[in-house]
Amino acid sequence: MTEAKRSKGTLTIYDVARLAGVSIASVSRVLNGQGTPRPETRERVMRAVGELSFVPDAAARALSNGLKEVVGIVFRRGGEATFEDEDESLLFIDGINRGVEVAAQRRSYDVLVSSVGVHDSHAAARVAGVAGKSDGIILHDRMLSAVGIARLSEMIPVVTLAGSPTRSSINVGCDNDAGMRALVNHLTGDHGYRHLAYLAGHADSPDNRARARVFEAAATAVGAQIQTGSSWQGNYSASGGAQVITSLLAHGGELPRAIVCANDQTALGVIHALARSGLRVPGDVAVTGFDDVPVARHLHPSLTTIRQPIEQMGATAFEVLYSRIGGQGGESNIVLPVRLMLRESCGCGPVQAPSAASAPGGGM
Amino acid sequence: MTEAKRSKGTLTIYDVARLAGVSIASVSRVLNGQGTPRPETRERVMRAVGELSFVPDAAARALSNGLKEVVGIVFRRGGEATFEDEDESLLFIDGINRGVEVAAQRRSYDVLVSSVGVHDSHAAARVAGVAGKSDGIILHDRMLSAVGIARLSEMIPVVTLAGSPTRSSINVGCDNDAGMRALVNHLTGDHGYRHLAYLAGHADSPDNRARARVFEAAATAVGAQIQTGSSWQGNYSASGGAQVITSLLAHGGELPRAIVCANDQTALGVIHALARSGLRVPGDVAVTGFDDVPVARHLHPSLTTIRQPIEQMGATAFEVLYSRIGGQGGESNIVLPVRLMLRESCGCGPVQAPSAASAPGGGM
DNA sequence: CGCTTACTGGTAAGCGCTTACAGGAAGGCG
DNA sequence: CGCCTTCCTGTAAGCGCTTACCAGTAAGCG
Repeated sequence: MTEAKRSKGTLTIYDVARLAGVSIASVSRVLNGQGTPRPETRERVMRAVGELSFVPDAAARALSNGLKEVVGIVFRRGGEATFEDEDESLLFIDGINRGVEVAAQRRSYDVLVSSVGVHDSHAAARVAGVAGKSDGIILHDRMLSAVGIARLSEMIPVVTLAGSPTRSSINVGCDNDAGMRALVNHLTGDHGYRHLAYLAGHADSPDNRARARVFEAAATAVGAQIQTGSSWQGNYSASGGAQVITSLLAHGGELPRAIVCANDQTALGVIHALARSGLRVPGDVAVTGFDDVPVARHLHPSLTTIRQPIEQMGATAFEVLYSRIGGQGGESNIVLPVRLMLRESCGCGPVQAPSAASAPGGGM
Repeated sequence: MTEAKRSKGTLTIYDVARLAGVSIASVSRVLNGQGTPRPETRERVMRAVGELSFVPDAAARALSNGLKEVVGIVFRRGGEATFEDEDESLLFIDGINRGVEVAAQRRSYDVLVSSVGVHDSHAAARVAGVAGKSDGIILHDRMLSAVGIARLSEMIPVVTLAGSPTRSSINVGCDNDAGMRALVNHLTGDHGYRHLAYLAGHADSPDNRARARVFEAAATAVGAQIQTGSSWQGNYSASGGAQVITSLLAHGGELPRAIVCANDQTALGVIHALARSGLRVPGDVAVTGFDDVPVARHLHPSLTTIRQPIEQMGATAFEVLYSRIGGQGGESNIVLPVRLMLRESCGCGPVQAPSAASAPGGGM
């Protein structure tokens, strides 16, 4: 280890100072825009820096001023092997991460990304490792238990996504209530469906719980029948959704007129399973999703869903984390607005998608 | 800044040592598994660490032993606005990044991710910033000029993806030659197409140049006619591919029997543009891609393409970087094998895709 | 022309951790 | 029973950078 460092001719601020003929303090000041160096001093330092292509060591800087300018972000990935099945959930997560990253750049922060295998029990250790390397940390859904989050957030600012705020951590989520309510009202009101079901996501996901709750409330409020119970338990994945439908059909159950899925990926599996059984969507059964991942509009039929402002959620997560790192308080539960995207799978006529839908990129 | 640190009751190794009643050296040794501490000592330290939920500061550690255990990875993202059109290229990049990340985890490294806007002229500065925070850096295609890479790699180990190695940097790429050769042979041999064109990617991309070169060589070797020239210049994007076709048709040019695209995304645009003009694929024109991004198999028609081992490229990039960080030399140009994926768009009958193609996740 | 004021630049003290080195305790052997 | 190993632990010296504090110099003023 040590030899690795030595072998590189580690360039330090001393080298720059010597070459420029000034003290290390001056070099540091020029580099950080502190104080008011004489123009000539600044000039000489800059030249020396350029000549050596000196890049200050971030570790030393961090140690010295207590700021790493790094935020960590941790999420769960599916099993190693199932890349195909992961497409969608990754898109969602990567979209958020991109939002974080872009926002971070504006503050000259960088993003340390770490994932945890779906069955990896070392989640807490991994999170701790990332925490040690960052000034603050963003946790995707279902990364840590509430107490785990609470403990962590005593050491370092924490923002959760699609979770719930604790006393010391902040949460950023989307307006599940409004979205689900609008969706159910559309299905029951505009289409007149009287018989619905909610195909759930992970039982321990706060997003899922919120959606389930509002679904029930909204549907019963207008007197629609709903199917519930463990046979409608999915897991946010396409295969989970397909499995529910398959087993339901196998047991001769009667399907509702509309199936509201916990997320787009589930809807994808459901549509696939229905097609395999010769059922038409939306003719026989209407299906809806949640998230509006990019492919949703390219499916056949195109998917009616709730659009979450994916990148903006990431950007917001970073911003609240940033101000928390800066020592400021603020709102601890941030809810971003969603938008009902009406497409074909609910029974609406062919597409009035937003303008961008005709872009070449959509040509599948 | 300083107050931010102070405000948190920054927990140090001294606190742990005091609570455990040992010296900081012992704490450090226990935490890093150095030396042979007495079982009782280890025990007390561990208990203290647990009680305080102490997490050592990575910056201090890095400064002290010259190892940050972080690798940087930098890529270009498209403009802020065009999220839709980006899907595919992001999938490709994110796939590689995921590979890097998973491999990194096995060595308890983390990954610092940074993107640069497509027209951002501060690319070099951004890369330098990341470099200061990492032990080594991975650059995606077209991030830095050859001299930029050369200069950077004197300061820190560098691995490029789909580029070309310099004296001091390593490159990881895929076997463009074998892939393109197999593809052209299939089109000319198995299908008997005599008239082909290559729709290029970015002119300055080494991958693109390699593919173009082999395409020409392989096609002329079997006596096929090829169309070339600036009218076949795309830019790796769907819209770029669509534009080429549109303008070609507008100028009344005659299309070749088969169009070999520089990547899948381009092929996607091409298929779309052809469809808009009432031309059938593969009936009138065969179209092929390169990369095998996940959606390729879900297009209509499904896309014949060359599969790159996406995640494995990322993992390999990390591994070579890692051993370089450890001071070891090694191969400087690593070429990973590719595989020809025959699907419908080249004229092959409906799908003999690999087994996984029937998984529910594929149900679009 | 001497003194105050205003700056600029240098010196040195850490930031939290690792590790070389040395001191001390315990065990083995003559 | 004393001396030499052998282990374990503690002390202290940095790692490269920031910054408080102070000294030195130039400019401003009476």
